[in-house]
Amino acid sequence: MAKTKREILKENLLNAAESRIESDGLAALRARDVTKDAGCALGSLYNAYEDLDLLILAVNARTLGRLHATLQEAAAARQKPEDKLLALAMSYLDFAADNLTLWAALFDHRMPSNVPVPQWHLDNHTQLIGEIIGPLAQLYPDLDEATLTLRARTVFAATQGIVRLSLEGRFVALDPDSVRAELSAFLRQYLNG
Amino acid sequence: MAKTKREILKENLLNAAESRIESDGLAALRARDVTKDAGCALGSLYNAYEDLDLLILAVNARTLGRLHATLQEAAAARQKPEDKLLALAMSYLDFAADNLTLWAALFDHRMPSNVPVPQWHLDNHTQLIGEIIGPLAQLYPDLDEATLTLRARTVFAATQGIVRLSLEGRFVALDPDSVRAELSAFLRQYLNG
DNA sequence: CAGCGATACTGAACATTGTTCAATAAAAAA
DNA sequence: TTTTTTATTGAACAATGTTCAGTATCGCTG
Repeated sequence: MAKTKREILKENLLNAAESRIESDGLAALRARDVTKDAGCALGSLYNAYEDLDLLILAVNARTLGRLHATLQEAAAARQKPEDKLLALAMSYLDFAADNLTLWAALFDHRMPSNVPVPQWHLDNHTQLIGEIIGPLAQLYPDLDEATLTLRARTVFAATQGIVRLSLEGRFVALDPDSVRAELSAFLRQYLNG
Repeated sequence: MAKTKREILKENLLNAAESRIESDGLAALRARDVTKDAGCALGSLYNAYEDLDLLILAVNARTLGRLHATLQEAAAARQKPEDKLLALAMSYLDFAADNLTLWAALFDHRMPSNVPVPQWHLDNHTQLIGEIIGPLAQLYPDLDEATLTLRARTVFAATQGIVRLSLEGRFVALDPDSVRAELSAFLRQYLNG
């Protein structure tokens, strides 16, 4: 299973971009920096990937993959659906805190207008929401699948909002323990209602 | 109370920028477009405002002001704290839907790294959270002020997450009625817990 | 292995930005 | 009116994503 040179180039660029985003954030990513790090010419980026946006999406796909695996582990380690949901939220928070810039890139990145997000990237997100549907279905056996999907997205969105406002640190800085406590208490109260 | 020429110029630029963001979104805002619309030279923008970011912050401040007034009205029209909180969330959703691009600009805009957000802009956000603290304090009289502030931010963040994921329409498009129903049901269940 | 067509790579050049600043115009002061 | 101060202008600059004609490399065929 030898890799073609093109595949090696794509991987080098992907690693370089990931590394740059990790250390300096998405906003500081430059085509010239990435190609220099990857040891190729500026123009080669456009040989390997359609453009810089698609390279960023590739980084995001990798991040989403790691996140998904982390969440699956967390949920699998619990039995009761409430515990699964809480574990999902907590490990989501931990992942975001431990991978701050890469996680932020997932949501900060915008496609140029009128360019749609590729389907495979949408599917990545659907898989993530899927992790919530399982425990939610156990908790609310009467809900049909469409409602469950909607509900899972809502719960995810609320969690995401809490994690994001905290870690973004744009308006206020917040110590990690408080965030954990708030998120945990918030979800418990919701699941209790 | 005659306005100085400088004040008139600032207002023209502010109106032009607001209008551009409203119709095309923050990402499409260009210094050259704004100055052309405002009827001044490119360089004059940097006479009136420190740079483009500060002009955007001025637009955001205006949007936050309108949002704040809308929320105050909504809360004032209810008696019971639960009703106030629900009304706040619903009118927040409505405002976001009715002012999509201007509302999105509030959260999409980023200061260049290492440049702090001005204090007056932080205060604007604090005022917004303040609207939630009142009803929340009625609902949970035992909580001290620090906890209430934290709690208010958490509730705001959750609401914001739900509204944002829905209206962003990045991963899935969602009809407005479903969003309203989801947000309302979500908060009711939380307040019930 | 030689030759040749296809493919990949290169980096200089281009277009689009935000920002600056020397020159000019306008206003204020003398 | 003359002089000084202030405001405005838009050409020039630097940074950046993207393109593409030229060059090198690769892969196949005889």
